[in-house]
Amino acid sequence: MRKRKTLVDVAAAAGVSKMTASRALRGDKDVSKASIERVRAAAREIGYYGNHLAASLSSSRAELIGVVVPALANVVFPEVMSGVSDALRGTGFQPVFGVTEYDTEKEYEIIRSMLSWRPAGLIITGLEQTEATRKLLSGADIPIVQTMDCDGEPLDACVGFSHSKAGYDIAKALLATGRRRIGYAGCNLDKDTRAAKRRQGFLRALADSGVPLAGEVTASGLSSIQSGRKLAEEILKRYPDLDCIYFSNDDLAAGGICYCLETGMAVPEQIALAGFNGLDIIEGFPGRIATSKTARHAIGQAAAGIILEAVKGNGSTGGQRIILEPTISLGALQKA
Amino acid sequence: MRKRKTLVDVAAAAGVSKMTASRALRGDKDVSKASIERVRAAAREIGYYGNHLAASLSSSRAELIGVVVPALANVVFPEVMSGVSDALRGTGFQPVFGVTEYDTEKEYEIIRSMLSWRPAGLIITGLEQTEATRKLLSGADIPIVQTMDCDGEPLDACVGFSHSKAGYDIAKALLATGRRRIGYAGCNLDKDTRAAKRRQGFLRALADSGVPLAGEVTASGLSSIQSGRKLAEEILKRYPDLDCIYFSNDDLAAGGICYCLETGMAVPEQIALAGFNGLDIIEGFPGRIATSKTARHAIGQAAAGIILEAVKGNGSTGGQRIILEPTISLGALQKA
DNA sequence: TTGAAAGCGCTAACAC
DNA sequence: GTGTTAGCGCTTTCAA
Repeated sequence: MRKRKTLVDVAAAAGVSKMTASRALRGDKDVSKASIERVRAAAREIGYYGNHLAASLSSSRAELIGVVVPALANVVFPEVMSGVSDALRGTGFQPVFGVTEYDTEKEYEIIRSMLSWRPAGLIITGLEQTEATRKLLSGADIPIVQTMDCDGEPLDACVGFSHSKAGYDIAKALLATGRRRIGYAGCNLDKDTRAAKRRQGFLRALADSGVPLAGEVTASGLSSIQSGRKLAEEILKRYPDLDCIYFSNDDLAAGGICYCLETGMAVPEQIALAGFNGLDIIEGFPGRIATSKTARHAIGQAAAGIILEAVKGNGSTGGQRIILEPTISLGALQKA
Repeated sequence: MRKRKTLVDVAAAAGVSKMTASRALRGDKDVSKASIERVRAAAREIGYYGNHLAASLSSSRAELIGVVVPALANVVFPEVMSGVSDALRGTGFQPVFGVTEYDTEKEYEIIRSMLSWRPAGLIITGLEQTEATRKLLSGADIPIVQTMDCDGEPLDACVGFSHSKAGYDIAKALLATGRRRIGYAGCNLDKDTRAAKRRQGFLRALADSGVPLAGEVTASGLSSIQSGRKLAEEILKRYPDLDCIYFSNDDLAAGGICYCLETGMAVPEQIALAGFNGLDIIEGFPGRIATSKTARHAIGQAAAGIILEAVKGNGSTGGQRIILEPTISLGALQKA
């Protein structure tokens, strides 16, 4: 096909200089109305759509924002991305994404690769990065927002909540309903540091209350409804007297309730189930599963907002920390 | 912070010219082993990580691949993205994403904005774009893959399957189990053209078999488990004699089964439910919901593969069409 | 095998 | 208000 249109083509078509065309297209002030109109018209006519590469190189700032998540299979992260995408809409910034698969080495490579696009900012998941990654990030000199977690020292800004506290709080809430034979079922705890933090908080609350953990099963690999079923089956076979199970998240809890209902157990009367996140799937079983509702979309929006603000301001996030605490939903558990 | 490292810094540190450094870093042949090692070492030492912006501008091809999806709230699309991300891992290409919210005007703007990053290729969802968008795309002169659908004329390459056929086939399968009082419940049919195509195929199969549609309810807005509950409630109140409901997707079907189980209906003995996609959530109710399992991850992988192939080859996808047909899973329905 | 020169398409900074 | 001059940091081309 014919050569791609450049600013020079627009300028020629509009009968002005390249520079005036550039200014008119970007909405710079100090351009006459007449020029603006002619340039815009010319651009539209010849089907010009700019070259961010050249613009970014020239102005040494790209309107690209990197978003790094551990996985896309867990709906939580697409929801964060969705929040980012919403906040970025209409700003001219474009999100670039990378998936680490909960692997810190991959995370390093992805971040490194993203940085070479000279993004305006980076949104990454969690507070735990390798030393090399932290060095890379702090040398990048762009706003960084760590999301989902605030149990630790952020590199720059962060938006999230304390998973440790979330685990602690739900344990206390479950204890307050009278449950005493409480088990724990979790997945991917070696890699998912946030799930591990919730577990820690959960166990601490039990200990604080003098209630021993009545049983525990864990598995490796990503959480899913199927793994939840399996873990529920396993824990209930090994510890049949449980009156409550805390799952590391809602996917597992959903699998758990399916198993329990199928085997004729009354949920939550006979066995209380609790998960984490407040996913849509929980609404399929209204009131039956306790959970901590997290604000994933809002976290994504807030993270993008911080970057936007920094970019438009002095380039610094000011080390902002936004805490969006989950809200506990006990549903029918509290009456039982 | 100190000025960012450039190729000149690396060259200086390695005692070679900028050009040799560039070649060494990119693994060009015709560079001496000695130079390669010195340059690599120098780069590592000073913490150099390149500038894709400059490289892309200079070589007029960016290692960026645009991925445009209608929504992130529907797990199907993150799964496609996940497939893309997997296929791109280690190739140096980075995915950029955009969300259209099923809005063709937004789609146009997003694609336009993406094109100005001069991506190596574009992966977009579906076959229905506005005339303006199609013009934009065909003028872009890069490989384009349309995903998820193949009912229509692709712009370039496409990876997907016929939704119309998928709807037709599941209807035939349900009819074969003996169901005759079949209802349809759907969401977002005005915007989700693929769901609408499935419905069309479904209705056509019923008509072909001389079985009238026994009832229909629809709603606007994105599908979710909650909307599935509501639709199930509505359709069963209006048409209590149904022996089967086909939902526009699995999210709705999952909401439907929750409603049915809660109200004490036997699934699938009393009422058969069918969805679409084969989501993980269906596994929570093993065998109880019929569905067509779609290969989202594989579709994403294949789409990215086509682009990669085209970029490494002559720049053309050759108008490839990859059909990944869904497989029907009837579970316990077939025995009922 | 290496290097020097010439851009890629745009914008910042300064004239006019 | 508009144009001119220099780059941004790399790669392509061509010469050595």
